[in-house]
Amino acid sequence: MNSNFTLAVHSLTLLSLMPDRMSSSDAIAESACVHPVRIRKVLSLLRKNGIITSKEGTGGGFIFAIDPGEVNLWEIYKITAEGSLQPKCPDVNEQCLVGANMKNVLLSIFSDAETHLGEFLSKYSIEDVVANVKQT
Amino acid sequence: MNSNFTLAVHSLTLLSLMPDRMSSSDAIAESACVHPVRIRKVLSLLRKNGIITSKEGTGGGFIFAIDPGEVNLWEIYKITAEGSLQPKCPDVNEQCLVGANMKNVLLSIFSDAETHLGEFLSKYSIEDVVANVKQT
DNA sequence: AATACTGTAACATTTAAGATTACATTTAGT
DNA sequence: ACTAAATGTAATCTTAAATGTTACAGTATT
Repeated sequence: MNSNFTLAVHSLTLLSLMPDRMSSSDAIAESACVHPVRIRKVLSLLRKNGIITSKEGTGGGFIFAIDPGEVNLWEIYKITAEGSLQPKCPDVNEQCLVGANMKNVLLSIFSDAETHLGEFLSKYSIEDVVANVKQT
Repeated sequence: MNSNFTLAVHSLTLLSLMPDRMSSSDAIAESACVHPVRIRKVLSLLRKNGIITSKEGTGGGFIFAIDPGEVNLWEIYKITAEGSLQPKCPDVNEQCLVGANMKNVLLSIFSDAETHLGEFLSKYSIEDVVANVKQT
């Protein structure tokens, strides 16, 4: 899985610790040690999905649009990393019985597996993550 | 996930269709459309884990060491792709409460998730995959 | 001895991820 | 109205990971 998921969770965790003011991509980027543009890209996805809002201009930034307890890790996974459980199936020799069908068989199995993963990740909200981070 | 898992399953499926003679890396590579050296590398892992045996020299190649009904997808996943569910956690600013603990929190959650994935993938043997491939 | 394989290391190439630059746009403050 | 501080996004560059290729030593079969 690429790091967009981690970046999204990291950013949301920071935002939930700053519930009453906007955080800039620069500030978030500094905590996550990545380029601010990447933060803006990832948070742009979250914004389009209604999880956060953003404001341009002086004093602008990002802030939660809903209760952090209402957002779970599965939603974030779907937005930032869907399909990354799926194994890569390179092109194969279609002449061959195995080649011709392997992709479909694995796709079907891992599609089910991702559904299970979803049930598991749905149990963790951003609030839970915040609690865990604080507790350590 | 990289394609080693898919290549391993592909190869084992071919081998289970050829239970009474050895298959060469060249033959498998042709079906999977990859370089024979890659097949040898992946199958080398399976050999070290006792799933197949190999023989060098004329007439050599690869063959199942055990019953294809005894090998499940989780074992193959562990050998070829373990940890690939884990989201990437780039280095972070340790000065920051969130940065310092995010990695551990996510690691713990996804470690559990991988256990669940294991239970799911354990239900599918290579024999099941072969049956599915044939059926299509 | 010749041929056909595996095993593995070294190197080259390609692809994907991520960083950086650039700039248009928006907003707030003076 | 002007300036400064922010997002939005496209384009490009760089780096890292995946994959392909070559090379060759070792082994078994004929």
